[in-house]
Amino acid sequence: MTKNAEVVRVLKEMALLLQVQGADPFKAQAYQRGVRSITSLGEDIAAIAARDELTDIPGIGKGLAEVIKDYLDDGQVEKLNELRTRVPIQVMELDAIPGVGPRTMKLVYDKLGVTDLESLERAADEGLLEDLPGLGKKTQEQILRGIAVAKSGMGRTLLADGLLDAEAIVTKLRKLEDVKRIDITGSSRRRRETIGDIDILVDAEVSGTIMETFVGIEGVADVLAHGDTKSSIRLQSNLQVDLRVVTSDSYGAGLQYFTGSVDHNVKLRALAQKKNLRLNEYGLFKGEKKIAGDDEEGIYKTLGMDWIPPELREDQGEIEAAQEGTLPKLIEMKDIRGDLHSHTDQSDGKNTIEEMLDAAQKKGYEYYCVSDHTQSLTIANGMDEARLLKRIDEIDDLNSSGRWKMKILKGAEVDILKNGELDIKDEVLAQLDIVTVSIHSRMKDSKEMMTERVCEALRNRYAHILGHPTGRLLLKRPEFEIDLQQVFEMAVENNVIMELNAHPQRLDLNPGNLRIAKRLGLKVAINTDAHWTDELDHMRFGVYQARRGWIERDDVINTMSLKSMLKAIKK
DNA sequence: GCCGTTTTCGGCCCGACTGTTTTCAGTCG
Repeated sequence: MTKNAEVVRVLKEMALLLQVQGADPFKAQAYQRGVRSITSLGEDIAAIAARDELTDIPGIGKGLAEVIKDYLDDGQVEKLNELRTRVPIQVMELDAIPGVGPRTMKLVYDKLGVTDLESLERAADEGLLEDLPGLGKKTQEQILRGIAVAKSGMGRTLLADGLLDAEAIVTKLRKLEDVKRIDITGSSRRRRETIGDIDILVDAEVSGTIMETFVGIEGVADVLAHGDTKSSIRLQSNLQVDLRVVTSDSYGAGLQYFTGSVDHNVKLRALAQKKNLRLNEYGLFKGEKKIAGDDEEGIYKTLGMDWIPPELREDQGEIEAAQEGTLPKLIEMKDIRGDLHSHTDQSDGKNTIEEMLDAAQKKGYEYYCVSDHTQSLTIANGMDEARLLKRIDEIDDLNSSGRWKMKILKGAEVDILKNGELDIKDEVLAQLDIVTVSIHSRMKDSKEMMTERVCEALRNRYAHILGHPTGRLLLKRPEFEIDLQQVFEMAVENNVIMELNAHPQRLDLNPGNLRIAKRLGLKVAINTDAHWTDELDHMRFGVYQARRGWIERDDVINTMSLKSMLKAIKK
């Protein structure tokens, strides 16, 4: 596991404590900027610190680098301890309560001695908040509801789950007469792996009916705001959904603005200012005159750059690239010609091989690889050599049956053992078209052991693809400790392809690592790892993630023709 | 605290909604 999450926590707490103490708001903002920057880093911050390159990270200067180094040294940050001593408030705990910010924290601390969620709840229950200056009965109720939300521990949602809700709401609203255009914006449009809320933008002249429909939609637990241009609801799943309405001539500006990211927008605004322009959600203005805003392209063009795909809008160099005209031509769904990692009921999949092939054929694929687990993964009924040889014969028969137009490839997801050996003999591996090697055990091995284990596996002359390279499960299990830089270099040496596992809970590799892999010249395979037919649909999440990693068609082997692809994986 | 095609000092995105307010503060994105 990287230290990133811990460092983020430290900086976030410092930002909050600074705000509570009424420090220079721009100073607190700088800490928050650092938080966002490290959140979207993708590389282990400890590795960057070891190279002494912390200040190369956007938003990290001398001061924040010191804090990060202090923390990495011994887990202690002198500055943080001082801040905590000055105001002993559990700011992280209170910050999880929607509607409670630094000013409120300070107020209830000064007046009531409230320091944490529990004492705040007690004070609210006793009705002590409504008499405080600036608060009232409604705010007290709102805080109590917020406490309930914080207690339920609802943080972020997988993109795939959030999109399901978002697309359902969009479908419903689209039917309304007043709705001219409607789009999902925010982090969902940028295809972040996980999302904190859903943002939807509507093009309409009048908003009354739209807002009424929205706040009354099925599954609403709470209406947080209900205005003319903005409404906010919380679904029973605890996911918050924001709806904004703008008119046609501002729709592009709204799309741009609400898609974010914050850092991307801040930089665009600064650029606009330098050109004596003003950018907001209604348009790009020169004085009072709107000079762009009905579409996104016009805004970027007027600011002197190419249109930037939403997946890149993280202030990670995309604005500079757009100015120079050097943005990558990102991979698209239509470029995908096959899926190289899938399971059947022979191991832990739910469908038969025929059912999987039928479903894959419907995707229009030119080739499809069946790659069940191998013997040491007993819990998944992994195959031994004998079963694998039988499977090889079976696929030969299926290929010659003529029932499927696509080429069925013989594969396996072979387990990497403790010592880095594979759990299937070379003589059998030699008969497979594609061998994916994966870690499924001993995920708590030390970084050194894990790195050597994987590197050893990559040295095997039959290892073609490294499956889900970090083993993470989003919102559930952190990546295991591994020196990916070393692994990547070993992969280059041995011509091993890196998998981008498209499962919404894996999306492994992450964008930062994809960019590093690309820089080293590694190729990527975007695979669904489907365990039943529906999961073949996950390919789109893999493509989204690839785009976030600046990946182009030619970086991906399963965009190639069968012949080129097989040639590309050859060792 | 960060940052630089007006810069190493002096700026730092800005608008919507709510609630508690008689004109605005706090929160949010």
